[in-house]
Amino acid sequence: MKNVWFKIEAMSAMRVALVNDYEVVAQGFLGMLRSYRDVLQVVEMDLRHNVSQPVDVTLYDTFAALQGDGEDVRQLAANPLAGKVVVYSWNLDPALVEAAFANGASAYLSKGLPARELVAALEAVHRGERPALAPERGAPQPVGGDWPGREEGLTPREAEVLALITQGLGNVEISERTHLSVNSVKTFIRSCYRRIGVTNRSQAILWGVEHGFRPDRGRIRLDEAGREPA
Amino acid sequence: MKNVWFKIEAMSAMRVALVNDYEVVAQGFLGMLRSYRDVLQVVEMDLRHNVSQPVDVTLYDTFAALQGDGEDVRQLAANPLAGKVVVYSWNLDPALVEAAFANGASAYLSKGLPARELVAALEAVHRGERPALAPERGAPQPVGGDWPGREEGLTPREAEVLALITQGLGNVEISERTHLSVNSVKTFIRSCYRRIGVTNRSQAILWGVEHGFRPDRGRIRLDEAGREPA
DNA sequence: CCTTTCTTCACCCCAAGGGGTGAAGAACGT
DNA sequence: ACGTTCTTCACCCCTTGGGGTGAAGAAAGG
Repeated sequence: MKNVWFKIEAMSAMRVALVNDYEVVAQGFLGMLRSYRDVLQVVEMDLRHNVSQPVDVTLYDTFAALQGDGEDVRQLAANPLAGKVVVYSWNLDPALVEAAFANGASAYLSKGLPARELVAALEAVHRGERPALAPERGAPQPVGGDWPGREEGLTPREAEVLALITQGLGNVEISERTHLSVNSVKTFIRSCYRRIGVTNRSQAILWGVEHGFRPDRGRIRLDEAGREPA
Repeated sequence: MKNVWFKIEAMSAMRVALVNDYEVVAQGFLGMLRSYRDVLQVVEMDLRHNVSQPVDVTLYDTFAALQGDGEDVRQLAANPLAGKVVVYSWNLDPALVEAAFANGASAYLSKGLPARELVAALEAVHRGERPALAPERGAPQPVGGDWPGREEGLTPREAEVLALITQGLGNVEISERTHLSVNSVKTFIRSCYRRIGVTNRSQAILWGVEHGFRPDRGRIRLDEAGREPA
């Protein structure tokens, strides 16, 4: 019933690429949209690569990555294959949002959106609209999706800070990358270390290396059924 | 001619195991003794494992490992399969040598020994003697052998300190492990960082992870020709 | 409403790390 | 003998990291 409705409304499924350096994040996104394959087809997930085939929308997930104002989004926006570039973040600072638009992004979506609203927003983007940003109060809580360390009990922010530690960034660098105060970064480091049972950075890095916190590399292409080829 | 002489003198080749956590080190040892296969047969190299088959002599290389006074040598000495335990180190501090003997080691050999003298010393050990330690002045320069980072230009000590950094140890811990002053450790860290082009520990750890400085794991058994089975 | 969790931030204080300088001895090569 | 490299150590000074305490707001659940 629902499938039929969407089929009438859309001539063909929108083609989407997801860009983020952590396969867990990419796979989590894929899982979240599993029910929407008739309207939205994730055809590619890029890990440290730019988009390689024509898509309608590229979703750039900022987890442990440069924000919307950085080089990555600029390059995506300049890539004719990438279609509309959407920054997908839980950092909703208006200044950052504006900077992302100035950097070539077509939309900026909160990671707090439930899947249904996310899909609707992506469709609006595809139609050339600029959907609202909601939720707008407080920091969004991720709905669906996945991140490294989730099974070990890390919160999204703890995971992101640990991922950046595992990339070798110092506290001030992480502060700049995430647009958080260095005090906030230290707080996340403290809670993260307690959670994973380490007491210094060296141990944290080694823990991260062994638990999927190193950026992955590669490109995952999906077939029409949303599966990775054998 | 030489082979015949040794064959008359020794009823069969002495069986030797090498214990160290870095495969490069183990392989370097093997290469150094390649010419002495008729008198000395390296039958096993153990990476983070105790000896698994009966050997006459176990050579414990202290590179980035506990010294002769530590738990590893104690366990080897207690292992009936290990035969005579020989500590093979470039740290010739008399107190440490004594402690190694008290810990169950049968001999303590300098890594500065050329291959020929090393083999002769091992034979003496096998016969029940306790060979002299030479060279006795200064720190021995390694003759033959191999260590991680050698191709990148790291000195043996720089490599050892980096290996311990990559294991997550702090400066004071490394100082204790190596029996060096913490000032010496800092000096090696400085020179090492300059050599590999990093400026902080995080980068050093990641460099180490990517360049073979993480302890390896496994056991390599060699056949009579000194080759690893296919 | 209260509790819990997550997020964000400030401030205090101390430990650990890192860059610099200098010194000395041993070994090796010219 | 001199120069170079490796090793070992000391000391100075500053930066970075980490543990603690406290505060506040938002969201979710009972």
